[in-house]
Amino acid sequence: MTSIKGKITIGQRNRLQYIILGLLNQQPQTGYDLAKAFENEIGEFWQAQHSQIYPMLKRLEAAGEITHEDTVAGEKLAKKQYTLTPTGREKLVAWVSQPSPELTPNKDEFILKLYFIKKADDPRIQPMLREQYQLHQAQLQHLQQRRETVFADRATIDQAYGHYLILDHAIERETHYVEWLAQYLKK
Amino acid sequence: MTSIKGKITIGQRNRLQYIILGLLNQQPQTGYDLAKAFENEIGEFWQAQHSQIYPMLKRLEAAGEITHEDTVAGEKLAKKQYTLTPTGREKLVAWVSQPSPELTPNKDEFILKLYFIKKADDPRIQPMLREQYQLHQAQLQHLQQRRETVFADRATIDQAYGHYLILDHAIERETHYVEWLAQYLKK
DNA sequence: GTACCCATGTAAAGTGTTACATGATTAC
DNA sequence: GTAATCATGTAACACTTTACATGGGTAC
Repeated sequence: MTSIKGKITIGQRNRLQYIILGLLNQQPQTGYDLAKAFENEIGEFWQAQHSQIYPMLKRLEAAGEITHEDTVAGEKLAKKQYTLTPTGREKLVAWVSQPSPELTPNKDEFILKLYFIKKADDPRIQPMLREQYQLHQAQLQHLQQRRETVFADRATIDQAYGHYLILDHAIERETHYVEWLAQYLKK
Repeated sequence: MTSIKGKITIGQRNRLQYIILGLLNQQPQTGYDLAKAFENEIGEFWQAQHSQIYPMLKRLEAAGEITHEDTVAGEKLAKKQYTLTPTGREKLVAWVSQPSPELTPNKDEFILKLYFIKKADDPRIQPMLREQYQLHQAQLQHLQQRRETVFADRATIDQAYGHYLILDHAIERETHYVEWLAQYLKK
């Protein structure tokens, strides 16, 4: 499965910073909030732990791309609410406007295991397919339910069109993954 | 897009070693050959550079899971042909037989950029979709051509069933990705 | 003879995960 | 009161990429 010109590459280009800028552009947030967003909103397409987020926030602030405001919740729980600066917003816009001419390898351990099984009648194949079927079926249902709740009001689609698109994309992807698995499960 | 139980994880489990064992199980090879395989055979699902492969081969050999034989091509070009030991084969089988109960986040920079565009009529959307359409269309054609050449003889399917499956999977994935893009390109 | 591929390796730097650490708030 | 969640941070380690480095073989 050669890439077109051997140019599949990820990492080493600090995409995390842009994603954080993008999330902060949607609304000022704390590092904790960002960590949640990486679990809930965009976990299908990128992940980052808080241990990666907090240092990055400091870097971005030192670079003048974001600022923070200290707030206190309740008696004395300290929070840092981060906001984009004009510089940060410029950088975000520049990133979004740049072409993305690279295919990303989708690391998939299950698929690789399949690759190493040679014979079509190997008894390990069916249980493996079943396991993945359950996994992806559950994920698909989860995503569908999410779309129903987040976009219950059709009017929100136009206000968060990108969000709608990527949720739709994720649902399509899982749908066809499940279909593909089902196709080979029958046999 | 929450994962089912916040359990999407990759890395830190040294999958590379298993993939190398799997590749060597198919046939004894050099590190150079392995690097090519990561570009051509399984590049859709995993990647590794030679700078990662050579040290890993040493580790695997030190662990007694592979051995090498020095050969010379031509006058004096040194090659190391690596082979699985019984221990290595056991470890490979154990890995393949283990469940793979985790969803992998498919990092996709383009999709993330979309996420940060809020309005459906943003003029950046259409050119972005067009760019991705061309990219994935080309990749799809490449994969289809690959299937035609590798599995021209239908009999090879049963001898390399896993290979057939993952190529089929990659083709399905690209097909639906292209369809998804086309759907939103029309509008 | 030169460009391109074969072949192997190391070094440096960046990215990402897991573990360590601490403390406040809320719901039961 | 206690468990779960909110909130922030650092340290150690593992993984990955890019760059540095060297030399042989083949086709033109």
